[in-house]
Amino acid sequence: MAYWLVKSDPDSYSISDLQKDISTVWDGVRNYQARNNMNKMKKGDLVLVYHSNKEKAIMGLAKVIKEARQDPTTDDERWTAVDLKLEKVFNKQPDLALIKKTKGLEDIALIKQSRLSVMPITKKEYDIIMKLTK
DNA sequence: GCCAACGTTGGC
DNA sequence: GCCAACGTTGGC
Repeated sequence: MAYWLVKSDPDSYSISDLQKDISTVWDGVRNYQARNNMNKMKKGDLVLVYHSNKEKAIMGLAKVIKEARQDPTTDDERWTAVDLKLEKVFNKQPDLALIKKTKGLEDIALIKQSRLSVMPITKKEYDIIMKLTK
């Protein structure tokens, strides 16, 4: 199983929207690298959900329930979408400042490549992040 | 609200 | 195929 982190601007789609919807189509990705990562997602993979701009924190956890397919919001066949289902909203939501100073997370793509919106997370990094939410 | 970083586009 | 111009993202 693999681990991922997706970013969302809460003004366009937030974790509380996901909480309301229960599951959602993660569409609208228009970046090749992000799309390539999304195409590698497998059913059952765990996905951390990060809010950019406002909270700048990892808000919760979702699970891949449908693997990549044509993005329904465009006819352009270059783009794909996956389906995510909410697993949980964290009580403690580690923010960017905390992530930056946490040992073991200094190489995370979230920091290294601030504009990438779908990125892989190692098991090690995932475990460290999960510890921060407790 | 500003601006740096970075991806994309298009002219040559 | 290079690179300047432009648009967007996202942290501050």
